[in-house]
Amino acid sequence: MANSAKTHDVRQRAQDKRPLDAFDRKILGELAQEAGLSYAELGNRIGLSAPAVHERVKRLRAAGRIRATVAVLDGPATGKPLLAFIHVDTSGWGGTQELLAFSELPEVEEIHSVAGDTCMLLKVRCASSQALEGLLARLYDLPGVKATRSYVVLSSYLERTPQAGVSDTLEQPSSR
Amino acid sequence: MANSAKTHDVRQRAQDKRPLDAFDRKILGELAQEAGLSYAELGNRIGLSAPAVHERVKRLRAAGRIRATVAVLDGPATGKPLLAFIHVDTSGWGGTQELLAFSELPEVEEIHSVAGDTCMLLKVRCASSQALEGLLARLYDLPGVKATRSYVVLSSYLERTPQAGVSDTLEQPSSR
DNA sequence: TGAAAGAGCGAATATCATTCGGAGCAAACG
DNA sequence: CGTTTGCTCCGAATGATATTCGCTCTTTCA
Repeated sequence: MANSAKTHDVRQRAQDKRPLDAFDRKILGELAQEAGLSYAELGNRIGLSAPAVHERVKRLRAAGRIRATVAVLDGPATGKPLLAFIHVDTSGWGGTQELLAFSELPEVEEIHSVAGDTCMLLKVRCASSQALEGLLARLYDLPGVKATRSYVVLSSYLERTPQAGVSDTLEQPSSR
Repeated sequence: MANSAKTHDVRQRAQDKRPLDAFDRKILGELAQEAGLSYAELGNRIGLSAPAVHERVKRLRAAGRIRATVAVLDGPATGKPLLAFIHVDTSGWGGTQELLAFSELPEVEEIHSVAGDTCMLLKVRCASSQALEGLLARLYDLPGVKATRSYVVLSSYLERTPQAGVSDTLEQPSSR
């Protein structure tokens, strides 16, 4: 009963759908900060009724704009006080795919391939410097891994998930 | 009526409290993956009753082990398809504190000070390469910013919040 | 050995999510 | 220019779930 539109069923995919109106942005902004708000509360923060908000949230979910709602754990308080970024240089293209196996480790939070003077970039959080050393050792076990550079985080001033807002002033040519 | 323990009120701070038993780890593991589970469901996944789980979650929250529960937004689907890491080199110590003002920008997701061949490390997500350029321009406006190196993410293979688990095998000396 | 604190459970209650029917509104259509 | 269609909102009703309460069991410490 949901997909009642039989006008061709063009399958409007997440990206090319409606471009997010002001209400949606406000909803995303609030939920990115604090999911677990009641729909009623969320409703009168942005000026809508509870069912309306519920409908929109359900849509945002289905469209993939909200990927998940998760509990954000504290690294130190859960036994992993050491945060680090690791740049991995590989010779040729080998080793790139083998790196994905590291997704299994709970210490590894991010794996990106990047453009720049390095190939892959990892974000890891581990229990101790010994654990970090062990992780690096495993990295060098991979074929094709030529070098790594580690950036150990001394202090995190800001750490959050993607935000809803967009600064339009950044698109301006230049203010100087 | 909550803080009824008047035995010195030693203020057991988040870190030095009880060291997380197996139930707590399982709870954190599930919630880091999917908050918004019902306590009943969460309960029989880990083998506890709903009120017991509720009690524990409340405690984990209060202890700061769960920092927040948030909706994870999709970058591209919310208008910011370009992810990048920026290394910032500053001359002297200046510019380090001024960088914190960038927390205001919704494009900036992380700001760390790191040990290594650079000073500060930013994770940013923006709408376009023009927006990234504008952001870099603002960085160079800061006094003391000497150089930046940007690593534009081509593909993200893994991106998640801190996980509950700890690999004990990493602490071993070396398997080779 | 006994008292006290802590943590679990089942049942009861309060809160909230979710559904339903109807109304307002805009764009497409005759 | 009027009508139709589709969309999204709202208020009320329903069902599910969070939260509380009283009790029991186990452990700890005197």
